Amino acid sequence: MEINSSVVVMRRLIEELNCGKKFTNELKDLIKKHNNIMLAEDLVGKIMTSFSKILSILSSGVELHQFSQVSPRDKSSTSSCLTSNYSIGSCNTSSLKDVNQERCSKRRKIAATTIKEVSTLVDDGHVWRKYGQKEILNSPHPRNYYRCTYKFDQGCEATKQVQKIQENPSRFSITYQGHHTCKIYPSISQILFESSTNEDSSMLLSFNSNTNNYYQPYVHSFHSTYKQETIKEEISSKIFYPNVDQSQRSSRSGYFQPSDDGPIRASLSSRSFDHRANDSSCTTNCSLEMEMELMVGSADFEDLMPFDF
DNA sequence: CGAATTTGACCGGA
DNA sequence: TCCGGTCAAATTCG
Repeated sequence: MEINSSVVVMRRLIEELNCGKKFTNELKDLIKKHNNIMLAEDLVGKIMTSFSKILSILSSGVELHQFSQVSPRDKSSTSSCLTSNYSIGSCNTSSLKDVNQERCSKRRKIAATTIKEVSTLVDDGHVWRKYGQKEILNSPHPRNYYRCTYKFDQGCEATKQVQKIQENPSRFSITYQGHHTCKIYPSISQILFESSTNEDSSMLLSFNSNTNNYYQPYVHSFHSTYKQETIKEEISSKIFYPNVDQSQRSSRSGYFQPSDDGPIRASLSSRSFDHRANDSSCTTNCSLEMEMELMVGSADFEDLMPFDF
């Protein structure tokens, strides 16, 4: 098959898979509205995970084909688009004349690359193992190399490189390479992180009160099921605790909706009534929307608490 | 004592 | 031959 047409086929495959992903998400919403079918939701979560993996593999494949069409003299200009301003090594500009040879190379294969700039190094939801540190030419700061802890257990090929930014040593440049294929429960910071890169990922947070006025959040998204304990610790106590008397609250719900460019939109709806008056007619509904900067990496939720009814 | 990190060696592309 | 990504033995940590 001609390389050009294979690229087209790849792109169509990716497009179709994205559609399937969207439809599955819609199906999940439908199930949620009509029945509380936990098993079905779990299944849908698995389907979505599979889609994500397939897309990841196919994306890498398209990149390989695209590179193989580039003449040597064009290589530098093409690769610069993918590697951004930060030098992340020569892997992306490496010759791909022999894919089999590349597979055996110690140099990294071409993979999806994401570069983030953060002010503090905090948990990004994955478990990393440091495997190297190198002094980089013309840079005062060494570069640290991390791989996914589950590389050997589960064959997860995700890696990241962390380096202080020369112009601003208080900040770090983090280069993520490859996608996680390991099966772990991501933390909420990872949920937020992935929201910035998946255009169709939206999540719904539901807060159901029990008799103790304790709100049990539950996250629905194509990422399957998250540890509710994590959600409780990382979101419920920090973001969705408006500055009101808890006795006046009966139920709340909220969602995050990533936008195309930058800030994610968070919405909180609250239905409250006054227990002391014991009068259901006093029930009020209020809702608000807010926009907040996605604080990738730093995830300082204290700064994301503008709720004040 | 097992897991994680450190660090010099090794490897391959440019 | 240089540079940077990875390996793996040694060391440290919990």
